[in-house]
Amino acid sequence: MDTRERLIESTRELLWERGYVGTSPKAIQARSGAGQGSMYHHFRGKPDLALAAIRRSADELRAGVEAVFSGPGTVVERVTTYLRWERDLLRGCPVGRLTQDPEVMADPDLRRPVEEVFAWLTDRLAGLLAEGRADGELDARLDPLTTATALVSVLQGGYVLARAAASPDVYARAVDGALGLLAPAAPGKGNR
Amino acid sequence: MDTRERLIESTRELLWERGYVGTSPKAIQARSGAGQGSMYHHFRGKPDLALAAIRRSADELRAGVEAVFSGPGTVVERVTTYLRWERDLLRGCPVGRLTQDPEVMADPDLRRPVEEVFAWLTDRLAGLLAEGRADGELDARLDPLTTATALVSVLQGGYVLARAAASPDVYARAVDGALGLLAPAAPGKGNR
DNA sequence: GTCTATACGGTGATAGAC
DNA sequence: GTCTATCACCGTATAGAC
Repeated sequence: MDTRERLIESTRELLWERGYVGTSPKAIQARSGAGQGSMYHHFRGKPDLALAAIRRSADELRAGVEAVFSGPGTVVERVTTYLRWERDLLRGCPVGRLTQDPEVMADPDLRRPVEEVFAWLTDRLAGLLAEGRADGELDARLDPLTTATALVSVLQGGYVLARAAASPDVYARAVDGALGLLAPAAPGKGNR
Repeated sequence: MDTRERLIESTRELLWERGYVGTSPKAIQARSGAGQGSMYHHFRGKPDLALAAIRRSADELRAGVEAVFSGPGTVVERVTTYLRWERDLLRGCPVGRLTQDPEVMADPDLRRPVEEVFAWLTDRLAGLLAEGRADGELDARLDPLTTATALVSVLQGGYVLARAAASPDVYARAVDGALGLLAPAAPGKGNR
């Protein structure tokens, strides 16, 4: 991995752990093993480097979700896989985390990838739910868009509660509760 | 409002807007109108002042929720009021926000009020849902604890999505989706 | 209680040598 | 491409006068 790459990956980790406001160029240099001069050679400054890191995290999130949503299984199965698939629960969501950062939200360039990926995700999930509804798999009374928004929120909020409790179990409970609401009648569908 | 009080209130606002990592003593002094010496007279330092601010925010959250949950109305009505009651959507939750702050989570003293209030909230809501289930108002298959965890998550995650989209409507959609899942058959219950 | 002075390390860069 | 030097300001205090 070359220096530029190490800088981006180190920045991604630090943004995840500490946010933009809590991440200094010095910390990035220390973690990546790059010197001061190297960092400013490859990037114009902290915002420029953060933009590269944020874009990559957003792209990765999108690709991971798309792989699950376009995979095999019924709609409920795919949604279940998506909700249960998240790892690193106590570290939170690398993209959702950025919404709490005042400087990311204040900078249109840094903000855009965050905004776009959540808009895409909600829409993509709504499409999946609409499919399930058309198939008769889901209750016809469910509105795809609002239900999708609620499910993505459960995921993001589950991270918050898991961190508050310092326990991944809380995330699992949030997801179980959501799946119980989504498919109350589903017997033995892995709905623990 | 005396100086000590203004220091606490200013710190609460700044923790809300910028988190602990993003809030400097200097910014607190500027917002509160207190001088350097004043701040260190009333508090031992930034962590001490932050602790007072966090405790107060947690207490306020608890009191507000309790007022709604112990108020009049059916269980679904009270849950609906709670979920729709949140204001300042784009500012996020003053307590939930702190779960994203590495230094708050790393300090047991600062962390405790956050942990406790979410544990209390989830439990309190689970009790309310159990009541609704016993009354026959809610589906008997709903598990109170996991459902309560999911609902609190929708709220916290709704803030995240609303901030990502810079639009309170997204929060409203998340809540509508959750309420649609909770009481799918409820006709004309304000379930827009 | 509040003020000013002082301190030491960190932040976010720029300049120029190698 | 990477290194070291330098910089002006900020972060988080402590000390002591008023």
